[in-house]
Amino acid sequence: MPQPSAPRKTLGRPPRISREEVVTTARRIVDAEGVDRLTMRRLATEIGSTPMALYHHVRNKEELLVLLLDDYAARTLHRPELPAQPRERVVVAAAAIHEALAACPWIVEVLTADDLMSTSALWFVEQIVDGLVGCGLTPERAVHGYRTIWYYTAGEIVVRTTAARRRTDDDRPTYRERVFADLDPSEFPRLAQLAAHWAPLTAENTYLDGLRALVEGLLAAG
Amino acid sequence: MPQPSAPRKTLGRPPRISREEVVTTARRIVDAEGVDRLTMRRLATEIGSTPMALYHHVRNKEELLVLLLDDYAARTLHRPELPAQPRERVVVAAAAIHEALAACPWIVEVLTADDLMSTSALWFVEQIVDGLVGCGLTPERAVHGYRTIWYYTAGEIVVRTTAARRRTDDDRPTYRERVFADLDPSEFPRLAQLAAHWAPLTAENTYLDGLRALVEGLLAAG
DNA sequence: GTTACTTTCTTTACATGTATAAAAACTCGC
DNA sequence: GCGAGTTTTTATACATGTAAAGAAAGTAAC
Repeated sequence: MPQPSAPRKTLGRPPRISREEVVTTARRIVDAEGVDRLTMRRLATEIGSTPMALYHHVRNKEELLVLLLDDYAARTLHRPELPAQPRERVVVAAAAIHEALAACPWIVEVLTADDLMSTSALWFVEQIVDGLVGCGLTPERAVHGYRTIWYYTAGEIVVRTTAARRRTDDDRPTYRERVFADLDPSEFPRLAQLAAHWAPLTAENTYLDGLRALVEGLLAAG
Repeated sequence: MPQPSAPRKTLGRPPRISREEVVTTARRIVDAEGVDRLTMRRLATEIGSTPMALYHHVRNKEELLVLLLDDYAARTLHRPELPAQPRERVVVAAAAIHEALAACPWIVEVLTADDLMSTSALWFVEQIVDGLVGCGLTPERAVHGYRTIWYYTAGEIVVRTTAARRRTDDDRPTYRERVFADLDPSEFPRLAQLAAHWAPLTAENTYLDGLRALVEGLLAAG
């Protein structure tokens, strides 16, 4: 019995703000002015409270960002039609996650979280693991395969977006450019040969090709 | 002629500290007390200068960390004997980079740099690209292949080390644990089935397996 | 009511990276 | 030697995340 005798109000000082309000307001700020403008003070005044009050609803700023990512995923990560063939299901599910995350580059600092374990992403994880099992992998290998895909996906996004960020707030020659500039062709023939093409080549988006290769390799090994 | 007539001393106020001194001192601090203890103020006093003076030798703290990584790579990333077979050469070269970086987890914030373009890593990049070409890929596909490998490698390290870091400075139940706790087995049968094994499975180090799968897939595609 | 206890909120304070402006220390042309 | 120009160093200041302490606002037992 859910104790109807004791309506038992909550103890302690009643909260004036809620975790949800914190997240919602944070989202508004980020949507309107970008993640750089999201500071704890700004958020607090926007919400009509004090910075430290937020810390009763959110462990720290990083957790707030994780919650924002969750919120974002819940709103935009809709379950697509997946192919029946398990192998293609894996590819399409992974690509869907990648696409959603790539469109939302401010989460880079969060992306490095353990797995992508937002509740809304769970379905995709299930599809990937199940697809791998459907291709003949043992469940254990399927989990490993999922993680390998996740490493690749997270790495691609993190590397690409921080590279892009660096390029915007700084137009001095890249470290890479300097390295390529004084390259000894006799010691590094391939790199010297490719030097001129390196930048355009790395600018290409080859996530999907890499993903297909990775999945193919995972299945061949299993 | 290197103008011997004009010994041409450098203009302006002579520097009291050098970039090299900055990096060396920073390295000493990091080695002795960890990267968390490396602050610009601490570094300045250690060096007998002021915080802002450092900024004439280093663009900002991030660049300092990149330089530290370079320095680290130059000291520890020795060129191993590589197999003659190009495909194994790729695997061994990538694994060598991974091993060196994984042993030095504080560089995570730097790792997200564009490519791994430390001068000392160049040789490995050359080996990987050349190995892929040796397996029959076009130079363009080899570059893409290298980048795919790099995404996977960087992602693995970043995800793993930040997960580990999070675990040390916090022993509350993980987000993941909570997610797995209330998992609907009818909606997510695979994940529910694997829930108990998830943590040990993800704790396993499967970098090399994933790498081999990835290389195999890249070659099959090319 | 009064006291004890609990939770939330506020105040104050600190460490950190770094922007900005000014001072200091030098060379060069005269 | 002197002013102009250049580079490095210093002083000061600010924004940010968040720790620590305690005040505020409620419930429960008496």
